[in-house]
Amino acid sequence: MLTIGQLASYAGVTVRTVRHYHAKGLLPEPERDRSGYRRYGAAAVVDLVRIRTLADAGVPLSRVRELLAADDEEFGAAVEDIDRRLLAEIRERQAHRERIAQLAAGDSLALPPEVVAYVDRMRELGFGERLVEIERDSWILIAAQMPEQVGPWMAMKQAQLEDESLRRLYLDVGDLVDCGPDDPRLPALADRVAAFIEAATAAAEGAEEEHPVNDDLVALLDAAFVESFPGAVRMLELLEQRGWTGWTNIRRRTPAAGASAPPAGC
Amino acid sequence: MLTIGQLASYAGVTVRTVRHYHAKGLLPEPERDRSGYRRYGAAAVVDLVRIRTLADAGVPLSRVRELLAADDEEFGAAVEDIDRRLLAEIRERQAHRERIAQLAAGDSLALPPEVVAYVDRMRELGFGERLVEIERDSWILIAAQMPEQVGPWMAMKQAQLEDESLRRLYLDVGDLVDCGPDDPRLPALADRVAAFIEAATAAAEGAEEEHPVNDDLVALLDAAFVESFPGAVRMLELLEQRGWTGWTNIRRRTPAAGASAPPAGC
DNA sequence: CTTGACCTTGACGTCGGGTCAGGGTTGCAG
DNA sequence: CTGCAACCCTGACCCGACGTCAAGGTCAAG
Repeated sequence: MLTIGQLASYAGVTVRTVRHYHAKGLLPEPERDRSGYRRYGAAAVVDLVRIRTLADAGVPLSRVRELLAADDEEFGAAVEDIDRRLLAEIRERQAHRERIAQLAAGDSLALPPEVVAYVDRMRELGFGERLVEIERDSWILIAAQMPEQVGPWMAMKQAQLEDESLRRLYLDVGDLVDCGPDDPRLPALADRVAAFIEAATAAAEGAEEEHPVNDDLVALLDAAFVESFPGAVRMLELLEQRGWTGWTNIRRRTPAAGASAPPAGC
Repeated sequence: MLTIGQLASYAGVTVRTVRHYHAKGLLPEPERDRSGYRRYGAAAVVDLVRIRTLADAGVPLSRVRELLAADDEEFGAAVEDIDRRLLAEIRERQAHRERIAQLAAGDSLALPPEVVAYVDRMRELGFGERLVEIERDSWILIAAQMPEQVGPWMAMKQAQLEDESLRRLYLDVGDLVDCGPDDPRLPALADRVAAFIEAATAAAEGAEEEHPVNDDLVALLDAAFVESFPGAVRMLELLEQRGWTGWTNIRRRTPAAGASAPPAGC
């Protein structure tokens, strides 16, 4: 007669595993000797090896019992089922590998390549690191919410970056990072932003909404803007005085205005 | 300001997940409003998306924190590490798929093809189903303990099965399944077994031990023999009287005997 | 007799959350 | 004003397949 340790060693498992199978009802509890030790016969080794054979093939223990008792047809169906699960798990891991390889290649995390190129270009053009990070975070939010919109929207932003006068405006807006709510530069900056939006709106006259942006996302991006720039609230007030409301998706303050401007910045 | 539900929805996760990340220290606990609700800013959405990006790439949560804070070099090393783990898990699943496909094809479980052929041949030759199952279980034990020995040993057994007189002996030994300890057929059967072993031992004179079988395995197989056949104990006694001891690896009873016989049966 | 290796039961930890239970809060409609 | 639904809170248990103590009893050898 075998002790639990001998049984386990014959089957190449741990003692704990054998007891686990007892608790799960996979392996019947054997007789005990007078001191309470479990005593097994050779048949238990066969049972245990059979269980391990299935378990080693990736069969969940909860299904092992049915498989041990199954006829050929049931067995085949169960095997097919388990194979599907294994295949799904493999594919999941493969997708994980691809994603993590992309992460290792990109700037920070989870950004599509266009965005990486964009923030790199910002650095080249002398935008401050803090500003670049804020911009990047905004694009993380956008990519999480509307990944399919990132491409076209990004193309527009990249073009704007290459426009010299617009770039100077952006660089100055970037100084909002440093300036408090009462900074004397703010009113003039608001004037320039308003003038640009005015022109952009006129140019887009009659055109359809280019980027149908979710209102929730716009609100979130505006909130991010306010959180990141100490002067942002003041800037929004100044724009409000000049007839504009919002930031990410800036619009005329009058409710009658139907046309909307393209997003101004993030 | 966002509630936990809004935050979760922006990041595409459940509320429970956000709280889980708080508990794990991955995401800082935000301020509470006067009724105890958590209130988040837009930055929390960015943090959460970053965490999910890593988690979705298969990074264990326990490593997410270090990766979020890692520089490029550390990040690359960690990614490599995680990729290795993913690859190992994929290979594990692939091995599982192969094994389970083999199981679906074979007789019962986990037997190498030679053994499947052997037990099929036994059925063809008229061995009783009970006996065949006992034989198969014995081979499960052998294959679990010494898989590399199964091939050569099996070849010998298959040859024995095709020897007419030997086959008759086997068939009669198989009747042990039915006969009790006092069955009148037993002494004559013991004589025949002893005669065969005598001849086999003489033929193998001077030859080296063909199959170096683990003593523990022999004991286990003998135990399985005794458990399966009610007349087995008596048979062993009768063989003992005739100068032989054991069954699986039967040997002369005298301790001086150096030569050993090939395994007689299972 | 001691020592160390074995056995017993019981309970907690792993990983990433899902799913109650039991109660308080908010916001909107009637 | 009052429902009511939808949200929020904490705390707790659940899954799988065991690993890992803890605290104590048993066995074989020196």
